[in-house]
Amino acid sequence: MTSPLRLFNSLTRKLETFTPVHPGEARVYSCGPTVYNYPHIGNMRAYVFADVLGRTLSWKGYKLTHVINITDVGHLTDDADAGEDKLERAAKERAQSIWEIAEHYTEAYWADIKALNIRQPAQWTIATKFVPQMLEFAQSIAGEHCYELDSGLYFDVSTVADYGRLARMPDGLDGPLGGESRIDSVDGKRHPADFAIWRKTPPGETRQMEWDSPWGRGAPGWHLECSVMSGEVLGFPFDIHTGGIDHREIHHPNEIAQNQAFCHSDASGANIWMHNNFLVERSGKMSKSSGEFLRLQLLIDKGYHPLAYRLMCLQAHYRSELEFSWEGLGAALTRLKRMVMGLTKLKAHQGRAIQLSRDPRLSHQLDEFAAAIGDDLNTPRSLTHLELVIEAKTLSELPAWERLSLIETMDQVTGLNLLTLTRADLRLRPKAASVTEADVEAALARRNEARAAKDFATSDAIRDELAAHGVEVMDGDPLGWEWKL
RNA sequence: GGCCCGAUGGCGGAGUGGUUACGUAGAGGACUGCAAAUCCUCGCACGCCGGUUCGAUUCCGGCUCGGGCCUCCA
Repeated sequence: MTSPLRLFNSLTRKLETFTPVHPGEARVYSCGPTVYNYPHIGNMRAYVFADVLGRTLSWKGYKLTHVINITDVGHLTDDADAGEDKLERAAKERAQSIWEIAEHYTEAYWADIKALNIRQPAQWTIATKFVPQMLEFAQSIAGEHCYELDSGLYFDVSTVADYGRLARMPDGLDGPLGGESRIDSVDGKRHPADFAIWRKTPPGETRQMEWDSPWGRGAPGWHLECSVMSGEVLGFPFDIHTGGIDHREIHHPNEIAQNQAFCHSDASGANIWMHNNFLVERSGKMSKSSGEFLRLQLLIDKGYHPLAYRLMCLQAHYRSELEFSWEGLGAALTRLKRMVMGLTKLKAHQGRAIQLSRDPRLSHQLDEFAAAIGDDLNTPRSLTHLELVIEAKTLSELPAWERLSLIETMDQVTGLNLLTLTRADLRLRPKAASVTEADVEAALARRNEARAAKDFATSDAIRDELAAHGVEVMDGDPLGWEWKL
């Protein structure tokens, strides 16, 4: 664990050795969900990634302060920086208050976080609880960096150095964003890239979520939230800011511009900006608006353990796109199952921990594991070493407890819960299943009687019947049977 | 229109200037009344065309194809 931690910084597009702002500490801010709908599994990849980052920092011995925000102030639904916001619309459609909507989806998100064994951050920052701080922040930059229009207060991106450098906007304001954009612009904006700091409620309208401000009643612009919450809780500059790769182009450049204005500095506010790539599906981009969208509960309802999804994420590097398919998820579940079975065998021979010497072959696997993780969180590579410790024949003579303790150490990073997970835990009843576990056990008991009597016609008939209900009989397996997925 | 990224075996996915992970699927074997599960063993790939090089999947250029972003999005 002495190997260095190198992370890819989107700002420089290079690998950089992690050097904390405050010695011995790591302060991380992760852009969280907008809670106007259920998160889909693509969304959750970002938090699995942030979790692995956090676990790695803890593992390396840094005192971690991780913050994830909950955006419960709606974002906009249309092109311009005006119009209805998503939360308001969802509330209208479901005839509930906007606060109820936000609470419901926040709870759903937290349930997914828990199911994926994502550690609780030091703080969940709820956007609506930071409105006074947002107003303070906005006032402090308004004079020098903003201008007011009928629709709100806007940030003038030409007032800060190197606007858009995170996104690699080619020529700054003279580039496409400055000239030939497809996007309809709000009338009066000085530059197309200018963005709202405060959105005024249109005259004659009333919204469920609105606050008084020096620029009239309204709501904060969504870029403002993250600048305020990250700075407020972690202090500028903090170490790492994470988010989905889509944020690299607009949201984070805007956040950086605000941070620069607020700090009277050209620095971005965070030393390292990290972006995870998308989970993609062949049929197109995962969308919250197209049909039955893939959320974690759907995987669970189909009988896949949520940690199989976590393993699927870990099998790819966070900066690579990951292709989602049910086959791929099934492959991850099988892999997880075999790991757990291997560990069950080790536990059976665990014995007592006698001494703390570590065999060089095990140390080597740990070094390789740490090197992979230290190499910009290369989880796919790290998994191969974790697996070797579980099942390599060359290590079979080593004491089981020693191997188990090493797995425990490694799993602090991977977070697969390998030491407590059992084979039976991984057998989830699909929602569509037409029989219960008790039914299955009863049928198996009858079948075993028939087998004992060598009445194979009857025993095979029972097996066929179970197969028709999606149950696979496995005589040579301690678990006895499994749901077919 | 602009910017960016990718192309590895059936699928997923690492990595490397020369011996190319790993998972899963598949094949063979063990086990089994049979099957499944499990275990053992084994195939199978680096988009196309040039260039650099003793040697390129890996570096450079071009091409083709695919994707992302430019509007809310992880």
